[in-house]
Amino acid sequence: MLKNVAVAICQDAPAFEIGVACEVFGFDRTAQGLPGYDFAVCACEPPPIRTSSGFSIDTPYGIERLAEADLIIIPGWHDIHDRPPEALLQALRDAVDRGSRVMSMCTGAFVLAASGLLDGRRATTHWRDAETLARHYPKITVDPSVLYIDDGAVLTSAGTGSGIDLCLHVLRTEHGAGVANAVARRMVVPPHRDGGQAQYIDTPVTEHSRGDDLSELLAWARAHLDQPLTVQGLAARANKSTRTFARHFVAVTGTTPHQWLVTQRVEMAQRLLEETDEAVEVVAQQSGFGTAAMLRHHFGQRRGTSPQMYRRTFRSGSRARDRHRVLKAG
DNA sequence: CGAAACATCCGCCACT
DNA sequence: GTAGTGGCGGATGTTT
Repeated sequence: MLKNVAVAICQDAPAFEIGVACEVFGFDRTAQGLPGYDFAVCACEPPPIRTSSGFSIDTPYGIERLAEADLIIIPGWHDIHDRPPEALLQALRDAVDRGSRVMSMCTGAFVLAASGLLDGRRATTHWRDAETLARHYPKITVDPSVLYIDDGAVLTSAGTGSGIDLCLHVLRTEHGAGVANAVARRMVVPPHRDGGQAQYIDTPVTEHSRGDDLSELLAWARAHLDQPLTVQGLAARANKSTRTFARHFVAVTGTTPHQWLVTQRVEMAQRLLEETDEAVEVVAQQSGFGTAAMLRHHFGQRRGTSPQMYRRTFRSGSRARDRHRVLKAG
């Protein structure tokens, strides 16, 4: 259970990435029934810590505070050729040894890499630095094409913005989509981008912006997920050939039509598992997978558990949270 | 589980 | 010449 979150910073720390961590984990939303964390920004060099934007951060927490954390966040690293302090690397290894998790945003992956924690794992970083990471650390399987990678104890994310996605992903795995979406709503960011989504989106336009025909089509498709939908059918609806439709689709959303559909269906199934007591078979029907076997396959692939197991752990987690809420209220 | 049938995706390229 | 379109074929992934 995630309770204690620490952000490890050194000189020339990136302001925005620190801000993302503060906003997601350091902002008290317990009044809204959302989980709260013991949160600290920890100076791993003598404070004040200068940010890359010129202002300084003074924090009462030092590197020793990392020993308490269930999750340590590395918000970036000022110079990818500069080796981080050994004490920080050791603190990260200790964290993973005691069953805690560590995550990086952007170039923070180089800190995790230097600690050896990424050896033999899959990882990502900003596309600009991916090649350098792969060259310096050949034991890491670097995937520069995704927003973030969850490798269990070690999580990495790409550029600045994907750090938000990874933080929300952590909330999602920890407390379910309901909590992650509620936090996303409060931050006014899109609810969820799947880790596998491309870093590069040619048209910097989100799904919901403008009244272009695609956003309308996506809304329609989302409303009809329980029915069998084909890429051809969607293309026909948009009055385009499959080829042109698919091309536009990728340019706007960053995913292919079919992948997008599966993502939507998994998210719908997840909601149904959280919010209803319908049998897995029924959930599969309603989310458009047709059969339970199909749902298990895609759910497992994208969430790393079975639907049944997900519901069980989510339920027990939210019951614990409800109890917590009652105690706080009383 | 694996094999066979089927759909999707993507580079290539001719065409408007 | 530039920009967008869409058919084709085979690699890849999905469904049965």
